[in-house]
Amino acid sequence: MKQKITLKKIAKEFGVSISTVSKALKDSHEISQELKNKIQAFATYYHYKPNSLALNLRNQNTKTIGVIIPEIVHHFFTTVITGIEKLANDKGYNVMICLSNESYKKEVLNLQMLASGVVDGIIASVAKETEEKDDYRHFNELINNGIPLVMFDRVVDEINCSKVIADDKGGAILATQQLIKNGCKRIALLTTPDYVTVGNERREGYLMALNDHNMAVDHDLIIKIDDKLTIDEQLSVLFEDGNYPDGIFAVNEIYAATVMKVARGYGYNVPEDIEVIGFTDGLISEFTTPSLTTVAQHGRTMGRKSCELLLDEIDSQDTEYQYKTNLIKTDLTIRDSTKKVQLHN
Amino acid sequence: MKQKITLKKIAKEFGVSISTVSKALKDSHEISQELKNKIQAFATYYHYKPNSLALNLRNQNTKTIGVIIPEIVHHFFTTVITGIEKLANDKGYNVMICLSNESYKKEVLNLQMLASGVVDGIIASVAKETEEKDDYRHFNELINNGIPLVMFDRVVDEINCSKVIADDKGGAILATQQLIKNGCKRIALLTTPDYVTVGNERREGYLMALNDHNMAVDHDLIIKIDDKLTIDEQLSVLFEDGNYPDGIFAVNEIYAATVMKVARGYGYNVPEDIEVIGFTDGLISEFTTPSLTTVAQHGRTMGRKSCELLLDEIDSQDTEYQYKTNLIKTDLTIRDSTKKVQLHN
DNA sequence: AATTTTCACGAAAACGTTTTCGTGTTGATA
DNA sequence: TATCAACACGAAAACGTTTTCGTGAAAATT
Repeated sequence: MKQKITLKKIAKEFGVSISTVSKALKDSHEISQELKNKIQAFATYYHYKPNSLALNLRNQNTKTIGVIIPEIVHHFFTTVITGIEKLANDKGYNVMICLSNESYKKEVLNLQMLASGVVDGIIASVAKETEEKDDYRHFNELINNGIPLVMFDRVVDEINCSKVIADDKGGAILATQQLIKNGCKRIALLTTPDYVTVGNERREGYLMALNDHNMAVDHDLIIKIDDKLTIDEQLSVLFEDGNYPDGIFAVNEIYAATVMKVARGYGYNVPEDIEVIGFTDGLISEFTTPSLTTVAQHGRTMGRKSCELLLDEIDSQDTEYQYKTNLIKTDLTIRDSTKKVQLHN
Repeated sequence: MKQKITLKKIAKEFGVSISTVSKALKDSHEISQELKNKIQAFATYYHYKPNSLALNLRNQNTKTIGVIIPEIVHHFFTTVITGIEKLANDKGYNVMICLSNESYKKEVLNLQMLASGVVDGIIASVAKETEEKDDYRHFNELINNGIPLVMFDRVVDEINCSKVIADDKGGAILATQQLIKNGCKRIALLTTPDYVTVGNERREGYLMALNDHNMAVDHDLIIKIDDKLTIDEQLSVLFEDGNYPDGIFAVNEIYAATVMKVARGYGYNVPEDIEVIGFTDGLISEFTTPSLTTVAQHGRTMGRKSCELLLDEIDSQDTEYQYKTNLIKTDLTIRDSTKKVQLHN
């Protein structure tokens, strides 16, 4: 294959030293105009590009930030990435995206790989398996090595770093309140297993909203979905005995869309018989029938903010950096799976 | 901030040379067991990790492949990435993902950045704007610089490199045939502007299938959607005069899902009055009502194959490499937006 | 006692770059 | 004519590794 063109090769070509070539390409005044012209022309012709590795090694920075996400086929994460990418590029940084695939082991590997000098800082959302194991030493090690870290969405309280989280609890309260306001009496919650932190936050919001309105909690109406089993079957229990819920709050889009299908299978109509609200991390909501009312998470904003905090920390090296936690507000996008409220005035 | 630990620092700590430390950490027989033990313990304690930049510079490879995609919020691209990632990781490579955001300029920038030594090879799908400009010099420059390149999905014929494409034409033929088989007489095509190559392939398949069955082409039934305008309005023309199509083939999922909504707005039922087939690049299809029959693209397979070809080329440096083009077959996923065919036997 | 091996380590080059600090040759100045 | 500045370039260090090739001392062999 063609060998890459380097300063050394150009130097040999012109019988001058490497330093001279380097200076000539930077249009240094130390080099005669004549020689500069020749060298520059030559370099342009052969598409000379300084080797990034060498530059990074010398400058001790890579102008690259690493992002670790659990799953890339989740729309929510891709919107976050979009937000990160935009700001990073504007600031002259590149983005390296790694997937943990919800695996603890891959997360550790990715972290080690990124920590070995290839990035100036890392933005991460922790894998489910890691949450389950409750082992975060690899993150602490990162911080001990002086590599700036920002966690987003699925964050870990014990870790001392900047964080960006969606207002999950607030969103859940909004959603539940909306259902209550619309007259729902039996409100179900479709959530994740306990170890998923964001699921917990949302459940708490749900409970708080019920409590605020003096509504009793019916534990039969709280379904913790196990992703390893089929979702449909786990949802069926809600409708089997006829004592069905009249409102459903699902902690994500898939659960919400699925429960609508299941409910329809049992002969119930949305929103007439049952109102449904989901938590957005995708674009399914718009295309279901009826379209889904959801809590919007603003992934792009989260990404932008995460990147902002990270670059802040990178820029403020040597000084002791004060970690920040940022709460991104959530709000309700009303569509057709909830009843329109009557306006009183 | 804490300084990173290096061979030099360890060497100073023990009053030995850098080479000794390097060898000790590699458990070389040249170093006494006693010294090795001490150095290794020290290194482990301080989480020593060899600096990747230095290693890459020395080894003249980075064990990283770059991927350039136009948009990350497209489910199709994320499935491709998943496929690439999987194989790459299995082979000990990391993946660096860059977004062109469909912009020519960003594509050029990304390419230059990746070409400057940070990756061993590149997998790319070209941006729409690039297709529109029809300017591919940046890709050729890459190849001239000896950097292995594989293009997937949106490929460029003129460029001399390995390619992986979905059998777009075949998929379109399958879909159109299915509609014909189900008895549709007026089959509409929802497609993209002409400069989108995959759209062209699919249109050709549509035309071929019609032709094979001696059906005339009605150009009023071919709608080229302009993404800058609202999709709904552009689709309405199909239904306004009452002479509506009884079959619709859409080149992507969004168009298909949207046209079902619009048709329903005009009082038509799917699949009774109108049958619809889309081209998959997402997970919307499962959740629409009715669920969408689609042509499956097998993004993961495309990703895996792209990666395979790239690694092949990387491994076969110096020898003259024979570029390959790989066609990934597409097939029909039957759901509820098409009628069930009667089985004769 | 003289020679050869083994042992345990160091020096230096190489990867590609930038930058500081020489240094030899001009031409101008005192 | 001696001194000095300007000019145009080179040498070398530095970033952090790995690896080849020495090399001095101790141990083993004749």
